[in-house]
Amino acid sequence: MARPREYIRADVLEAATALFWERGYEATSMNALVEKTGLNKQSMYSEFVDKEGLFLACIDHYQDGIGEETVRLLTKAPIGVANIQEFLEQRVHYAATSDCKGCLVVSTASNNKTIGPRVSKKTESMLVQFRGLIQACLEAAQEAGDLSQNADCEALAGFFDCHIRGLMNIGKGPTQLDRLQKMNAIALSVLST
Amino acid sequence: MARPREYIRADVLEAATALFWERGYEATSMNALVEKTGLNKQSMYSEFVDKEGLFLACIDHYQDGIGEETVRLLTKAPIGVANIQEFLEQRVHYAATSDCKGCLVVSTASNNKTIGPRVSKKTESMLVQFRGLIQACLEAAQEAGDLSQNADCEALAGFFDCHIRGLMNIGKGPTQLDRLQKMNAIALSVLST
DNA sequence: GACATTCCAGAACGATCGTTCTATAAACAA
DNA sequence: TTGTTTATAGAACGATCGTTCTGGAATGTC
Repeated sequence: MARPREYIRADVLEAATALFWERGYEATSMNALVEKTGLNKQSMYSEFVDKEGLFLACIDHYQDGIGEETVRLLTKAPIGVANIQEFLEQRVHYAATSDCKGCLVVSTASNNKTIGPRVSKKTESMLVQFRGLIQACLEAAQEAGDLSQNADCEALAGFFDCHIRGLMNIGKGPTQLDRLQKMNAIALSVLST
Repeated sequence: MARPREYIRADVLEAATALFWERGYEATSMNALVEKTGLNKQSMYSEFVDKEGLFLACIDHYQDGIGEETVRLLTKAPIGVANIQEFLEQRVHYAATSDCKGCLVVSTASNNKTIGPRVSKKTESMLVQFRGLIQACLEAAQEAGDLSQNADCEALAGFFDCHIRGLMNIGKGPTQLDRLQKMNAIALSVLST
C-alpha cells in the first residue's frame, strides 16, 4: 500500500465551506482555500478535480449540516404551523448575528449567471425541496384544522420561501433582532385569517 | 482648448451598469467593461479613477433610472396602499422575466464582504430610504383610515422590504408569474386584518 | 532493507486580473 | 502654422487567477 492521507475530508469541507459561504464562489480563490483548509494543493485537486468540484462538495457538506438541521426542524412530528414558526424564529436569530453570512444555497442560487449549470441545478433543487417541506407543514395544519380549508398551501409555501430569502438577504446587512421578529410575526399572521 | 471627448458619460454608465448588474462586481472584469462600453481604457480610468469608482458611478446611474422610477411610483399622490400594491405588481412582472437580473442594489448590499465600505454604505442608505418610502405610504393609509390604527407601520415597512428582497432573489431563478402574484396577494393580505 | 505507491511541499504554467505607460491623433488658441 | 492640451489606441506592468508539474518524504508490502 501507500502513505495514508493526513487530512480528513469532512474537516477540509468544513473549512472550505466557511470560506465560500463568507465570500461567495467568485471571490474565493484556490490559494485562500488551500491556506484555510491546510490541505495540500495537489491533494485538493486529486480529491475534488477542480474549483467547481470542491464547491459542489461544499454545498453537499452544507446540506448535510445546516440543511439536515432544517429538515429535522420542519419534519418534527406532529408537523404543522409550529414547525414553520420555530424555523422562522431560528432563522431570525441567525440573521440578527452581527456577522451573518446568509444562506449559502440562497446566495449561490441568486448568482446563477456566474456559476456553472451543475451548481445552479443542485441549489435550485434544494430550494424546491425546502419549499416542499414548508408546504407539507401547511397541508398538515390544514388537515388538523389549524389552517383554513380554502388556504392555498402551495402559494403560502412560496410566500414563506420568499420571506425567508428576504430575511437571509437582510441578515447580511446591519439589522436588529426585534425588527426581524416583528417581521416574522407579520408573516405568520397570514395563516390566521 | 483640446480634443473633445467622443463618448457620452450616460451611455457608458448604461452599458457598464448592465454588465455589473448581470454578473456582479467581482465577476465583471475591466476588460469586459471596456469592450462593452466601447470606451477607451485610459479614458475609463481618467473618468472613474478605478473599478470601484466606476461601480459607484453605476450605482448612482441605476439610482437615477430604476431608482427614480421606484420613487415616482411610491410617491404618486395620494400615497397609500395602492402605491405599494402597484409597485409590488410591477416588481413581480419584472421578476417573472426569463432573464431577470434581480435588483442591483439588493444584490450588491448582500455581497458586503467582497465590496468596499463606500459601496456598501451607499447601497445600505438607498435601502433605508426605500423602506422609508414604503413606511410613508403605510402611514398615509393609516391616516386615511385604510389601515388599522394600531398597525405598526415601521414593522410593516420592514416586512414589505423583506418580501421584495425575496422576490428579487426568486426572480433570478426559474419561476412563474402567477405563483409570484399569489405570493404578492398573500403579502398584501397582512394589511387587511 | 528495497520496492511500490501515495502524499505533501512548493515551484511553475499560461491566462487573466486591475492598472499604468507610451505613442499617436484630434481639436482649439495663438 | 505652431503649440498646447486632451482623447484614443493598444502594448505592457506586476499581481493573482485556476491549474499542473516536479521532487522528495512517508508508509505499506515483500
